[in-house]
Amino acid sequence: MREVKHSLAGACPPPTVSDAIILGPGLAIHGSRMRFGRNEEIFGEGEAADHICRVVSGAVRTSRFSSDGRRQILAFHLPGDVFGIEPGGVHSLSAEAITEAEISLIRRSLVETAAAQDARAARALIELMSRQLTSAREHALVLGRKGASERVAAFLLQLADRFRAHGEISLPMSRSDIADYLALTIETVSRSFTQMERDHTIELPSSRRVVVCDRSALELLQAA
Amino acid sequence: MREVKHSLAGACPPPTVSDAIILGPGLAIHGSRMRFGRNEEIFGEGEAADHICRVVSGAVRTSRFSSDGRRQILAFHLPGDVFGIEPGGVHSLSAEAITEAEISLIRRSLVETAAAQDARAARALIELMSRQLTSAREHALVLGRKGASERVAAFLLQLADRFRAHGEISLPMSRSDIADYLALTIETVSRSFTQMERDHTIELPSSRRVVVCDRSALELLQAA
DNA sequence: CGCTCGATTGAGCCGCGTCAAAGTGCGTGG
DNA sequence: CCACGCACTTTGACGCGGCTCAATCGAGCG
Repeated sequence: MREVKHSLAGACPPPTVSDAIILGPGLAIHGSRMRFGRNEEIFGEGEAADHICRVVSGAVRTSRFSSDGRRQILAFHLPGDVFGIEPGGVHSLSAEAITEAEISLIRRSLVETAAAQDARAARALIELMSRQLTSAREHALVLGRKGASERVAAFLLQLADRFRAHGEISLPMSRSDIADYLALTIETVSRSFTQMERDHTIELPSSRRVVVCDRSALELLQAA
Repeated sequence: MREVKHSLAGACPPPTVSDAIILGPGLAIHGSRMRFGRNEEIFGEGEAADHICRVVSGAVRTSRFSSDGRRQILAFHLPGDVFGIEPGGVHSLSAEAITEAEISLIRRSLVETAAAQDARAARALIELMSRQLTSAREHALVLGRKGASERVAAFLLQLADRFRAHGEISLPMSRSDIADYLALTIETVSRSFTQMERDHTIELPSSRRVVVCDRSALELLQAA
């Protein structure tokens, strides 16, 4: 729909989004690139949010903990995705690297002055948040209204679209991450995978690699 | 935190938010006020979103339908709340009046030009969306990580805070609305209410009126 | 080769959904 | 004013899907 969208939403991991640019057509803000190791925290709930983050390579999860300590993963972020926008200045969720990851960190103050001075930058920010809002709502719909295998199917379809991978998807996240994203247990996720494999809907060359054999079956399953 | 916030987030229904103003400190956009009857559709999924809406009086629900036809209510909107912001121009959810409601409709184009010309307006929009994003995430956490009675407790606390009603809350929505918001059945919602009444946590003078007797018990229950 | 961590598989249980039947409040018309 | 009807709510009995607990399997790595 718009130049920004391509570089932010649809992204293909293997040829890593190599640039550290964030907003608008003419207008680019460079951030400082940082590396994070597996499971390393990028920021935590309650911390000051003076940076906005963009995935350059690798994968990131953002999560919150319920009062009884259970983790809910709210989103996975792949190369090109932006996360950690907090106009209030305090992070309301935490972010960790799932795999070794390169993150470009842009000072919030820079983004804010850019948004204040350039209408296109403000517009880009608004669209970014709008997209996050849409996927948060979709997520709520999945958690509220779908059964276990439907959730897993929805997850796989979503991932297949984001990696524009023909055929094989290599999952950056563990079963535990998937379970905490879909609000299931690892056992249930595992059983759903196995069942789909039995039905020849997917193949599992290894636990982290998924081949979608029958996309329409997945779509049917997702609807349920 | 900011003048806008007070008029948009915390609102007290009885003295209805009588104004049709929307953004910023100096900057106000007037909308045309419209009345909607019980269960009347304000806008539907897929329709063109050329207006942004603000509740003047009454209550509104926004919802989406899962592919198998089950409804998920994403949010309730009370006087002062803004809903229906869609930068993409198409509504990704539908909105209906829960009770007789007055809604002020502001042309999207006006808001967009305001946001393009005035940085404060853009900022206000961004904060509005940020707040919606935060509550969508909170909702996902509740749906993903809480049991039935914990969900109901969370719902009651949330509502008690939004109506700054001392003691009694009068629910604008039916059990069916509550169930579709919390992703439960009406039976389970009803049972949770009854159980809380037995525990002297709440009282139910009528099915639409709730008195919170023991707030800390609710908070404890919510955490679970 | 063996250790460790993640994934899979199985058995049993429990919370919530489903189905069914009263019960309650409110508006309408006699 | 009361009788009736309808929509909503409550309550009960029962079944099932997904969680829990536990054992086994498999892959990466020292």
